Amino acid sequence: MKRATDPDVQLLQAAADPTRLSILRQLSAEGAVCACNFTDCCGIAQPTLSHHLRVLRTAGWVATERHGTWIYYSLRPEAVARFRALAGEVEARSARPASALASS
Amino acid sequence: MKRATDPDVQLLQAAADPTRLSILRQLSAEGAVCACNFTDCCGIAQPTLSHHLRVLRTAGWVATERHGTWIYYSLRPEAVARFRALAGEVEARSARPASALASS
DNA sequence: GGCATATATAGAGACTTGTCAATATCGATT
DNA sequence: AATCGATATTGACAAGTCTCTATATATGCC
Repeated sequence: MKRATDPDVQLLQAAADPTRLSILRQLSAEGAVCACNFTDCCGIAQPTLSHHLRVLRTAGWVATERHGTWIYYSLRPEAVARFRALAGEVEARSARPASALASS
Repeated sequence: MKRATDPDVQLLQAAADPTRLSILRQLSAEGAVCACNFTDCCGIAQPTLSHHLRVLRTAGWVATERHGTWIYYSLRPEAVARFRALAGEVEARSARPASALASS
């Protein structure tokens, strides 16, 4: 898949993986989560988890805060808002029924 | 990237490409679009466009309607609603400030 | 500094994906 | 049936992505 420059696409690409969506959902549910506590997506090796977290960081989905050896991840509100706006954008203008076809 | 079974992930994966997001945006703006009229994403070969359209079909984003030799594509409302719900889900539960950290 | 724990990075392998040229299929017209 | 235009499919290629083992880096404690 091509690396995108559009921030919207970057957000989507980062979320478009089962493991990473699971991470996002856990963050949404719990607020801030220590890297050691990502359990919903477990069954993967630590480096794999670390890699996924990096993808999310790079795309701007998450912010990190280190407490000693522990690193806490949380959702960046700007990213969430952007994602929300994107979905709204696709929805808002697609309110037209597909039967608008008939007039063409 | 791993092939996902979760419908949410499938929607995201299909949208997570610059060309395909452009297509979705055009469909959102115009309702139903003939395959021959996808212009926002042009600069790509016809087979590439066709491939992208297939990805969107397979993921459930679009419905098709043939009129003679022409095929019209439109957004499936169910997909749009699902996408919207997904964004709402991530947002709704992430309303907590990251400063909730302090209590841990 | 040595040691332990947490987590990131490097490298390799298997698999997936975007791209295009060539070709096949579909529907309409003659 | 032949021909044409629209569009899907096939096949090959290059690049990207997920996964894991091994290792490096960061922090804290003694």
